[in-house]
Amino acid sequence: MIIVLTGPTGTGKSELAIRLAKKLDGVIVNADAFQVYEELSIATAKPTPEMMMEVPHFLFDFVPLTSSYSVAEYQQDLRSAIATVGDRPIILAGGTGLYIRAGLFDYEFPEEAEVDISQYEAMDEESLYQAAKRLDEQEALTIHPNNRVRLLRLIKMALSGRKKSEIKSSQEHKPIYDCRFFGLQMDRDENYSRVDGRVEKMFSAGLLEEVTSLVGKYGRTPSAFKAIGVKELFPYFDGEISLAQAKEDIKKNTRHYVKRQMTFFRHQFDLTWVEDEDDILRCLR
RNA sequence: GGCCCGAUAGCUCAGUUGGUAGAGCAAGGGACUGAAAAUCCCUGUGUCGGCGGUUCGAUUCCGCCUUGGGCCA
Repeated sequence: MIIVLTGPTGTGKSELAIRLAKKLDGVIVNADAFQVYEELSIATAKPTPEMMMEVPHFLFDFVPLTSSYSVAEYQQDLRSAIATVGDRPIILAGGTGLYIRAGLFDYEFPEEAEVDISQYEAMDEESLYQAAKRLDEQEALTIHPNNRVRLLRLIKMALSGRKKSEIKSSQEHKPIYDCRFFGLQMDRDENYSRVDGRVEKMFSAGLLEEVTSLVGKYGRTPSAFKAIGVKELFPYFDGEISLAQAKEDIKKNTRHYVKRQMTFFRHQFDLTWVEDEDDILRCLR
């Protein structure tokens, strides 16, 4: 059985997952898009090595920082991990809703052909949208014309030979595993003030030193550096804003993220909202 | 004590030649199938500091008051 434990950032999922895993003799599998990377630890609020020793943790801290990783690879990795774990209860803990859905539901990511989409990337909004409609109208109509990222994705898939709309319509949009979905609930104001506190803690734990050192090693290009807590420091490094401002930006972007996560959870999952591990245990009985 | 400049949305401010007002940010809502901590969309009623006066009508003009800042004594 897979127990999904999600919820907005800063609510204490990692700690709760450990307590729950101990009570169930289960293991923890990561469902966070950034905690998969090596080295970036303070910025992603990764569980500490001590925490990871308490119960088995999977899919944390294993992707080289400079690689690009995506939901398709995560789906494979998660499914392998599930197979490896066998019969022990799995607590799938993390806040990346898309990764949870793609891993557990019948999403399909076919092998990609090598296609050059640079001519599409150069298009203005209107031409890009029209081009997308020509290639896969059904899917294009579900995307806002300004959303270039998703339009380009649609185009790439259509040119690779599998229209996204075709893939979607062949799916049942249901989990392929025995799953229970839980969301860690918290009052929005309290969530926000915990986020503020967590950002302060990250700084006193050495966030600035961590990021400075990693940027020294790898430059600024790794896509993992889009992480909140990293990207906001770049303008500070360039002397454009103060450190205090960068810190405020991190808090603000984290709040925005919490809000987006909540929208996703509310509409993309049928979650049971809980406040602690005992609520979950009660639901499982 | 005198003079000058402010007081408008949670914040910073714009504006109304008199017909009760709008930007950015914040905040809220939403979309989401290979960047997802990403990308994108939608949402602006607020005693226009207070009390009077002029006016058909005042946030706008006038007076007084309160309050913040500056300058002069």
